[in-house]
Amino acid sequence: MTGESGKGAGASPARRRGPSPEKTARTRAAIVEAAMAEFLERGYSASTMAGVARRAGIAKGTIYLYFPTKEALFAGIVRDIVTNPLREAEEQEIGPDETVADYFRRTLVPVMRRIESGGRAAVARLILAEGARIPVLAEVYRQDVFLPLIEHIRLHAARAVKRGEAGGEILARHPHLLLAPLWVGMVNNGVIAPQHPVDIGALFEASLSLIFR
Amino acid sequence: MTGESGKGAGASPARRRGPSPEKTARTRAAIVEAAMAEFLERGYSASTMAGVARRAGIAKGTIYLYFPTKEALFAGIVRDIVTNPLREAEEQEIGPDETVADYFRRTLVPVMRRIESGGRAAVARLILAEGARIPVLAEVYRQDVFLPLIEHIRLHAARAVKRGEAGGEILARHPHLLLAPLWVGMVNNGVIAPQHPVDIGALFEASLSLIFR
Amino acid sequence: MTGESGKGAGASPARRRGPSPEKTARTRAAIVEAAMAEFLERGYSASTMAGVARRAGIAKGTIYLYFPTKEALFAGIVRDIVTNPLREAEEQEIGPDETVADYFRRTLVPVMRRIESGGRAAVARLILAEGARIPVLAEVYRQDVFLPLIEHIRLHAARAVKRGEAGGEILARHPHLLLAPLWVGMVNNGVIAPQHPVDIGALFEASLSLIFR
Amino acid sequence: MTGESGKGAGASPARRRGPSPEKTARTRAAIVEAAMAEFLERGYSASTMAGVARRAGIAKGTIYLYFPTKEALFAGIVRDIVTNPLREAEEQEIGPDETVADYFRRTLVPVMRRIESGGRAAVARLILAEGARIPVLAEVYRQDVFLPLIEHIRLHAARAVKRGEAGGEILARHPHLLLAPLWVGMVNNGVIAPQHPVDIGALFEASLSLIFR
DNA sequence: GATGAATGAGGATTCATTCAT
DNA sequence: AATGAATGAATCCTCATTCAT
Repeated sequence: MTGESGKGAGASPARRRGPSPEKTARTRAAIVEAAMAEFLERGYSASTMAGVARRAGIAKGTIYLYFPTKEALFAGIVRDIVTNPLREAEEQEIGPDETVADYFRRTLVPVMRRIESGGRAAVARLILAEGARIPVLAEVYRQDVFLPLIEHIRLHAARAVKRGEAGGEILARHPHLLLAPLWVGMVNNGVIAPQHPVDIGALFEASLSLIFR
Repeated sequence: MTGESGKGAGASPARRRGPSPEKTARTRAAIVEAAMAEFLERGYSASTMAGVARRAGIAKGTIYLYFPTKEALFAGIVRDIVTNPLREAEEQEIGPDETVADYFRRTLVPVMRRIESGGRAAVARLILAEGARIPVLAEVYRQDVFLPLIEHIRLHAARAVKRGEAGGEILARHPHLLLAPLWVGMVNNGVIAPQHPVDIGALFEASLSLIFR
Repeated sequence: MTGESGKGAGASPARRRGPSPEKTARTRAAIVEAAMAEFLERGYSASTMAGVARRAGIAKGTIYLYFPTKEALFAGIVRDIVTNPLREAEEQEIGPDETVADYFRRTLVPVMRRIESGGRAAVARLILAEGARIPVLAEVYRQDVFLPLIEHIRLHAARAVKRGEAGGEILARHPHLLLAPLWVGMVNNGVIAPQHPVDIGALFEASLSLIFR
Repeated sequence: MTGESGKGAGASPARRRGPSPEKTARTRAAIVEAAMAEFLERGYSASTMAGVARRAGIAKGTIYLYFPTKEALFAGIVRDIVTNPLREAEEQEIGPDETVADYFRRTLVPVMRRIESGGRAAVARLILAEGARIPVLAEVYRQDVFLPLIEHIRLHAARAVKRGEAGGEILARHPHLLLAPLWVGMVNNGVIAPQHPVDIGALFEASLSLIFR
């Protein structure tokens, strides 16, 4: 609930003194967006309030009208960043005759391929970096992204077992295996060896083939 | 050997005046240990040289006799923690009748099981966190750990192919796959969900079984 | 304009929020004055930003709002002190019937006589002292003071030659000769023998008489 | 009396424990030489005891066996540096039929031409730089170099007056004038415009010609 | 005498935060 | 609500000086 854009959508005809609510909302949005970019690009410590303000095109002091401290700004922003990019994939239904392998291939591969654009690796880095010190960060990520995804995998693994599809057993026991290629890929491409990126999609498909024979 | 003073590894028999070599070795060790703790606990940016000195029970300036900058200290620590354990595994020879799968099982599983003790996961977190902004970090890790390991895997994958062992092909094409369980595990256990740790060793064995049928 | 923030010389009619322009101008002036005193009194290296701030009655950080580095502050101060007084002399026109000797006597002697008040000699000392190590210093002095003055002298020497006034030739060949009394004087009075000051003005006039017979 | 090389030249047959006096003298000389180079090259503040030690090929601590503080080292060294380079010239007798102008031309011009080699400009800079803060510096220079030279000039100017040689009067009144070209030259060539050096010898000769018609 | 590791005060610079306008 | 000048604590790093060996 960080990005709420106003106090009731209805046209409140009672004009208020001072800036309009829309203006305020716009300012807030500018801060959020600027902070997002700043934190993703530089990490928490290396980001400066001045930098955020500059990016947002406002004065330093203004930020403090919306967020009491740098840490509060960070925590607020993170919630916005860490919306589950996989939710869409999770919400897709499996077809009646579709194997679990095919289902994962159909719904997850495209997401994996897109995972690196939009600074997803940067987000991962952010969470890994500050997660231990700013617990809310890891917390949000775990609750909104990680656990649901693991649960999703476990669920369909159970289905595969029930249907007698090969690979169900192992995935049911080790649902993390399905995510493994994603992390090696993000780590490799984002930090360790950006010069020699691996194809996360291909890695994922290879892994999928292995699991489901 | 990046950025350390490194007083010559050879035993120079030239009599030293002043403090004994043991003393300096002890000082150096104290710095390394203190820095390790500090960086692991707080991350790079939030750590201070003063804090390291305090922990080590020495003066601020003393650190600079051993490491020219904070960055060099960081890189030095990372190397110390991360490099050695894997090298040991890589140096083991494969037996004449041993399958590649067995070889990996024999040499790598123990390492994987030990990977989390001694703050290995924490170091990984550090590298991911700061690697993008402190290039020397990712550099050290890439050169000393990552690439050698990938090469090691590729080499034995080729051997598996030559011997007609199943799984060789896919591993030769995607050597990163073998490391994938390690990373999900470290990420999961170290940051995202330390309350629900996965068994990295088991994950790795499962993955190995999948790859080599 | 090297290294100063320079908030736009044009009168931007855009209403300012926050502190008034007068206030900032006053702050800036306080910094300049304090820095001047500090540098003249202690030299560059021995001066501290904290000392300047204390003298100016402001916080350390405030200085950095106006000058990005200690070096820039130094260069800025030097320019302020040194540049203007000679420009005034150079801008004066020579009269149609005025000999070059008279022109120099009329325009330069007063400047020479005033050269020691306002810490001019101290500045010269600063430039000589630090010029070799802080190149921007010598640079500023050379570009803003020295070369223009030499050029000015050369120009009028040429005029003297054309008019057949005695001394033109030698001055055209050695324009530095005209400045020589100034430097002996500053050096003698400022450092070597302040107890036995020489009269720079008199020295200059004597030199002028010699050159122009 | 800074460079004295031992305790009595006679062969004291009583062998002493520890290093020989010659060794000590050599160490001291090495320090002096190194410090000289260091101070001339970098100035006082920018010079470091470590740098001096490195240059001298000894340990930092050793310097303190010979000079109690950095300042003492500086002051000691300066005396060695500031030996009058003109003493030789001053000691030459004027010939019975030689004009004062010729005498100066004969004895001073060669010195002037040599004045820039051997870091003379650097010495001047050193004295100007620190003279105000370390009074002994200017003091030594004044007593050993400056005043004797001025006196020397004044003396011969008086002689020129007595003999009715032109220029005597003005030089008697303004002896500094004779040194003026030297200072402009050193200042110009050493700091302000090393790229456009003036020929100090030529400048001096021109000045001499002017003074003595 | 000689060494060089150790010390710690001190200095330039940054930046989150405040507050008068 | 918005501004941005001002603050000063905090940080990295340097270097004269000491002293155990």
